[in-house]
Amino acid sequence: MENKVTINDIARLTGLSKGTVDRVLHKRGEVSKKSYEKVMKVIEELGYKPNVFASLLAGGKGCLIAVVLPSGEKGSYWELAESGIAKVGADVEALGVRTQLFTYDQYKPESFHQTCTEVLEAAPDGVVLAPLFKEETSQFVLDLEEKGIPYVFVDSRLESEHYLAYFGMPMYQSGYLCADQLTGGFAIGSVLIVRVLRDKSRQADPTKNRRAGFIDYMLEHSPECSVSNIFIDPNDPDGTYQALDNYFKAHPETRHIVMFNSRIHLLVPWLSSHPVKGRRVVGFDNLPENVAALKRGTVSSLIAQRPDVQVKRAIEALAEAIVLQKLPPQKDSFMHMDILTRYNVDYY
Amino acid sequence: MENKVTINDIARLTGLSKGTVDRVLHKRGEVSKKSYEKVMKVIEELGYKPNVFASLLAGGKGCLIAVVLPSGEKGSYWELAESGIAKVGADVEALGVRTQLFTYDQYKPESFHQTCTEVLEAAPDGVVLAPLFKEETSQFVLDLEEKGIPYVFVDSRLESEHYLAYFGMPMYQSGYLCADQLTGGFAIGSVLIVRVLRDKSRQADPTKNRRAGFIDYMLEHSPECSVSNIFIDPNDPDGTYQALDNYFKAHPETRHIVMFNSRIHLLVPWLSSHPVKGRRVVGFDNLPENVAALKRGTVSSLIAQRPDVQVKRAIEALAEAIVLQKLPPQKDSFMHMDILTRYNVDYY
DNA sequence: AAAATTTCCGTGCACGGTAACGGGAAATCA
DNA sequence: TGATTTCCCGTTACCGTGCACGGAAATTTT
Repeated sequence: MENKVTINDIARLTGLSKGTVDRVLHKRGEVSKKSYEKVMKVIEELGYKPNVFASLLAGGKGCLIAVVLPSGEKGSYWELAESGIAKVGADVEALGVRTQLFTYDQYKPESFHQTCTEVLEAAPDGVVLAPLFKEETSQFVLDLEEKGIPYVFVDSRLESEHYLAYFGMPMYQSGYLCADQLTGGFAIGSVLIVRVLRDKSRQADPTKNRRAGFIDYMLEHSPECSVSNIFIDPNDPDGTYQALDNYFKAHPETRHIVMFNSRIHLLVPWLSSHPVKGRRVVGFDNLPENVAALKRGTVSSLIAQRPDVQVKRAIEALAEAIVLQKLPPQKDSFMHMDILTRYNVDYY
Repeated sequence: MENKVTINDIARLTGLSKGTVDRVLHKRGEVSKKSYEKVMKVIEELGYKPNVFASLLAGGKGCLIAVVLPSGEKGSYWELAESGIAKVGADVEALGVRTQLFTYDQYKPESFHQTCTEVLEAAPDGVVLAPLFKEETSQFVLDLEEKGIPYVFVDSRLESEHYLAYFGMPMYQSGYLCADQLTGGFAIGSVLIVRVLRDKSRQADPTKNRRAGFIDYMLEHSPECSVSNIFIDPNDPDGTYQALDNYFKAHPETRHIVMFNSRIHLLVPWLSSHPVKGRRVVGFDNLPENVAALKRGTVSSLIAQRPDVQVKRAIEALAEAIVLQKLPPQKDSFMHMDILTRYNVDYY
């Protein structure tokens, strides 16, 4: 079609055989320096691009992409991310891409380490990685680079590495947007932030920047607003409800509530049994339970980043890079913040 | 890899040759009824799927997808849609898919008709179609069906046809959502709808349902709200500003403004020179000018459907259907309503 | 019954690339 | 100088399909 130049053309023009050309294309040696350069020159001039079909047909192997995620419990954020693997387009699957999931315990750095060695043993052609532990990830990434395995970050990323691309949400801005959704742009008097207790694992609080963005918005738009925090234990519903009761007994004037992680659904039973007119409740991520609460009106709006789509797009970008040698246009601009309300969530 | 069964296997099992098998696969006759059935039976049993690579390699032709859109002026909605063609993934392009754009004058049914005949002459393997004229589209679609050319609707669709898929926005619900964005969920006193004058062309008002959804929301949530309409001529800026001046002189209490098409940007100069605190302005579609106004704060929020993405996904769905024989999972559920504010538009 | 068609089917090459195999020439060694 | 090794490179057999070509068998025509 468009790309008429084949490996045979190059062979003819260089006076060599296609076997030799193939050897330089795959850098598998046994080629004299002179021949190597001659071939490279012609390839450059003609803009030769290998035919993917022929290559896949002959090679047959296809490629393997490892997806490394925290293990996702039922209904959790990471389960949603996991589901993205099943959603990769038929077109990239047709390109011979297989994909394998590796999970780790998000609270145990050593589990992550263990998983990383498993990944390296599987010798994938590319890795999609949701990193939680900075130090361990740095090491893993070095191993990957050494082996020349490209990798894509999902959800969060390390700053200064040579990753191929990053699919995630800008945390600070998402907090800012969240505040805008909560207030509707008008000044409010007070707001309650509900946070979860964190045991001191080695991972930093992933919602820290989001909270910062929220606070900054409030300072700019509602400087006199009082912002309170309470902490709950995700595994203790009764304690959670108790904490809410206590807070609102002491601060009956507060109405709006926000959570910066995906667990707003933990508050739903309490919210349902304590309805307040004009209360706005804003959370993050389109977990099934969150969406259900949104539809019922218990939650006002969700800021979603669709981890499933992120994983899907990460795999696709990686596949294009590996199979087609097409680099993604930008490294970091694949970031979404979608506003969900009960009126558009059905079409999401 | 996974699909080990080849055309040769079938040939061997049926005692025929691969030439014959190929003939039944492509229905090009010259096969006895007995052989035909024998082959079909084995194909069924083994679940034979042709190897896309080999097929593309041997056939070479690839496929042609025609994209039929209204011609888009600079900065218009349809120009945005057009840009989606350039955004189709490298993976589907690698599948040998070429794409050709056909445009028509959105105000002239005969122009559409003319374009349709051109499309038929080009003999594409699939058609992406943004239909505006109901009658002419019905006829065109019949022609396509007769030739067995699959087609996908974009932006709007005909109700009862055998289209492969539809990518668009649910109009009624978008109006409903729009009202929710405008009011923030609270009752308001009055709102101004700005509409464009329509010459009596054969196409119906495409925003009619959207307006209906808006009105219904207002009736339910702000029953006492007064809703006014004014009409402007898109080609007459001064007249537009004059109309706005007149209206607001007579109704100084009205603050919020909404438009149901993509032309909210027409009001921007007037809005900028007549700032009102607490005024909410809501429009549709992420045209560059609209987005710019959103960033400056002149427009409060936009409901966007990303026509470019719709076209892109339509092409991809069609390509998968043609090349890989994979039907899209659902016909109609590819509909988006994205809420854009100045705080998330940068990451859109 | 022989000739002329028609129907049906097998053979073989092409598509572009991969990789094993083997061999000629140069370099090293005996 | 002859034998052996090393370095390069050409040859060749695929990968799974598409399709043109030609021929055998079945059918019709004279």
